[in-house]
Order: sequence, then structure tokens, then C-alpha cells
Amino acid sequence: MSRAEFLPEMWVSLMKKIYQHSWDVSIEEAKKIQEELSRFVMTKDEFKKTEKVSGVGVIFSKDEDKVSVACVNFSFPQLQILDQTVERESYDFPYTPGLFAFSVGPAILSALNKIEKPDLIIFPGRGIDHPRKLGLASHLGVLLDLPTIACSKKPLWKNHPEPSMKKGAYVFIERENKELIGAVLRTKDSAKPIFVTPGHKISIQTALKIILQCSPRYRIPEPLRQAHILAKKWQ
DNA sequence: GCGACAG
DNA sequence: ATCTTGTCGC
Repeated sequence: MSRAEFLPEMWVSLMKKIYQHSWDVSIEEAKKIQEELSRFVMTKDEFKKTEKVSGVGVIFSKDEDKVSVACVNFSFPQLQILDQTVERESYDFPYTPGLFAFSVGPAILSALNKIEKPDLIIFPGRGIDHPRKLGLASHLGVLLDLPTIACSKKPLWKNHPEPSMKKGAYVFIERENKELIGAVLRTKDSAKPIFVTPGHKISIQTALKIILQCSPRYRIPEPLRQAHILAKKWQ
């Protein structure tokens, strides 16, 4: 099949999936959706500008089935807050490892609708480092057709390597089949490293570069840190 | 069978 | 995620 034939078919199929996409599904259906959407995940740099970078913060309510979601747009690389939104919504899909997006995806999409469209989004959690290659950042990256990065405070992989204590140091993480899925990145001298993985339309190298540029002072990249603080206020 | 498993 | 206690580097 030629590339010219392949691409349109791929996009028709993608649009179909997005049109049919439902968050109100069983666990088995959710996994199937992940398998299908993951075919469209790209880990090459596919964007021209990153002038506006958004961070997403997610906090679950203690008692009720509610989740607070904040989205904060930053200028890049100046890192000034441009606009932001926060909201508290109920969610139907209980938190399940591997299916995080089905709990918080709807609330995040509705929050993102209330701010200006960013050029790139940083999500808490996972990206391609996922059993079906579709962590939250990859899932919403495909649905929004935007470059996305995932950052986690927890290791992607058991027994991860340790970068040097100097800010900017990193070590790649690979699957057993040697496929690169992300990196352990030191965003602050002598602080615990964070775990960075591409979501969609971005390479690991570029993701690391952007996350470092977003972390001038604190361990957690500023867009994620501010979004987390804002979501926490509305918890 | 058991614990761990993004937030 | 949250809670809690303790330790170290800046």
C-alpha cells in the first residue's frame, strides 16, 4: 500500500474512532479503545511552534466521586501564566490502573475547552509507557491531535537507572525489547528525579528538553506544578 | 494466591 | 492520591 493511500484511510479510521469514542464503557471495551487508538500515537516531533504550553492538574475528592481538574496556559519559554481554568466534576469510571484516562479524560477535555488552545500539553501520569501504549497523555494527545508529554513522580519501570545528581542529567528507560519509552530526568540538583515519557507527536529528546526548560526552579515542571496547586484549591 | 499498579 | 516521620542539603 502506498503512503498516499495509507494516510487518508488512517485518518478516516481515526476520525471514526474519535466519533465513536465513548467514556461510558466497560473495562474490556476501554482496553479495546486503547488498543485501537494507540495505533495513531506518534513519537516523532510533529509541530512547528511551542509558544503556549499548558499544564494539567488532577486531584480526586476524598469522599465524593468528584475530580478537580485545572489547566494553566504558560508562555514558552518565558513561563508566564497566560490563562487558566479549574473545575470540579463528577466522574463515572472509578480509578483503575491502566485506565486512568477513562476516569479523568472527560473532565480534562471540558476544562481544556475553556482556555485558549495550547501548542503542547503536559499531563501528570503516563504516556507511551503503558501496557497498551496509551497512557493519559497519549490518549488525549491523539483525541486532540496535539503534542503531549507525560511526567510522573513515580518510576515508569521497576529498577530504573539513576541519573547523576546534577540538574539536566537523565537516563533513558527501555522496554525489555529495547524500545525506548522515556527517561528518568533530574530537574533539580540533588532532588529526586522525575519520569518523562512522550504522549503524542513528540520525541523523547524534545520532551526532555521542554520539561527541563519548564523547570527553572522546582523539581516539578512549572505548568504541572501550578495546575496541581490550582486543582488542589478546588478539591 | 498476593501485592502492586498513573491520579 | 494521602498521611507521617525523619533526615539532609541548600
